[in-house]
Amino acid sequence: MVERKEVSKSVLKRLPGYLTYLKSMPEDAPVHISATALANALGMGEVQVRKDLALVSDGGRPKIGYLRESLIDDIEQFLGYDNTTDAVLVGAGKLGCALLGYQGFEEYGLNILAAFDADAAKTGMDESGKPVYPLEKLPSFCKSHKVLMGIITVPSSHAQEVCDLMIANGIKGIWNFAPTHLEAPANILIQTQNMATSLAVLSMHLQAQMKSKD
Amino acid sequence: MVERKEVSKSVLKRLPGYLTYLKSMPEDAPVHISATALANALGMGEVQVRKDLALVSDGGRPKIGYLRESLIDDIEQFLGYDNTTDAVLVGAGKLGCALLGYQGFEEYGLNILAAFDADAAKTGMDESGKPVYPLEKLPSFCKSHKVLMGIITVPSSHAQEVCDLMIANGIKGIWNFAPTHLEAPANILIQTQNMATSLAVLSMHLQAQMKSKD
DNA sequence: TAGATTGTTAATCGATTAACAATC
DNA sequence: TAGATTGTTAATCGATTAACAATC
Repeated sequence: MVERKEVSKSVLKRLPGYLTYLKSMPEDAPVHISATALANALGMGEVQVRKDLALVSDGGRPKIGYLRESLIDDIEQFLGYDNTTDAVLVGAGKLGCALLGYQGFEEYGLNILAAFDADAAKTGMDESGKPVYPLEKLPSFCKSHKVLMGIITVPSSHAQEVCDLMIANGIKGIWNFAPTHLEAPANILIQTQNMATSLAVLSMHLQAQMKSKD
Repeated sequence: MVERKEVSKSVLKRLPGYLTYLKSMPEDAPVHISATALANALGMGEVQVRKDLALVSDGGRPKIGYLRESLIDDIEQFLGYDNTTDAVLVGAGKLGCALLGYQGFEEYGLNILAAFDADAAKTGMDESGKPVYPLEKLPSFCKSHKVLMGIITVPSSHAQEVCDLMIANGIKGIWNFAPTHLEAPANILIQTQNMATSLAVLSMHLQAQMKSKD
């Protein structure tokens, strides 16, 4: 681990990619890995990877590279995956339940404590074993569990009010799955998981492909 | 609409945001909207918005702005939302089914024709009314329907083989929900919907928040 | 030592922002 | 005309890439 520096968003977005690759390597792979090797494996520039790694770890040794295990630890620590973040989820629809039941989040240090829904019919135990409470319970729950992160999986038409409710109850970061822009004070981070964005990039590529085929 | 220019990925990623905001405006709002107004509403720089809009539309008029309806049309046409893209989905688990049943994709010109799963038990009709076929049927289906886009919602351990299978059957763009790096030829676009990336950004924010509170 | 790899310093590139002229 | 807004041209900024010195 290295002294924490100011790190750009673009670097931050590349780190999880390194991590998943490193973790996916077989047990019997060499214990060391170089920035060069990692770059080649992921189809990236080697200088960029080297610089990114230098930012989160000082375990790199000339001619040898990084000890894989330590590198994984350093990235995880840097990303805060080592200490879990508790979150609440609002909107126990299909997507909400899918997220609620997804085991993989643990790995990222995310722990969804409970879901909330305005529809009383959805209340009770989720199939994954997590509780679904009526929305009215959200304020007391957030406060007593000191929850800092909220996940929004309600329809766009209700996203803003849920967002406001979360903020009013102490939440500082919101992961928004509703395809809409949310208004919030500057100190609150809204991260909209924009499916539309990915789709836009894909659509453009396919259009270009088809055009080049003509 | 305007003559299509080469457009950067960053612009492309902002366009859907404008679109959703414009569409969310009430019926009785003024028929014209200026880049300035749009920028303010979304908390962005007005010059940036103006430049982005100029890229996709030439309907802007000094002192007046853009006709909202036309602007929506122009952005949609630019993003290819006006002609639908057919897609297949592989992996009819929770997330796969959530996507399969999501109505909102229509709006983006995405039409998921069918899902495929290696597990015979999942085969049949999805609750949303879309068919789930055994994975063996994928090749013939892709070819007969000339599908160009594939969606991967299988576990990471099987993502690469599904990816290879899709490419072998003519798919040119892949929307990957498995948290793993996929290897593909340069002319194939892999768009990984990286939840980990969003989480990383959120975690960092929360860490910083907590530290500033000490 | 020689060579592979590291980290660093400088150059390039691209995107954003600022300044301005054009238009209704 | 005056003022708001547009589109464009130039300046700034930040991130990426290239070149190089340091290290084992």
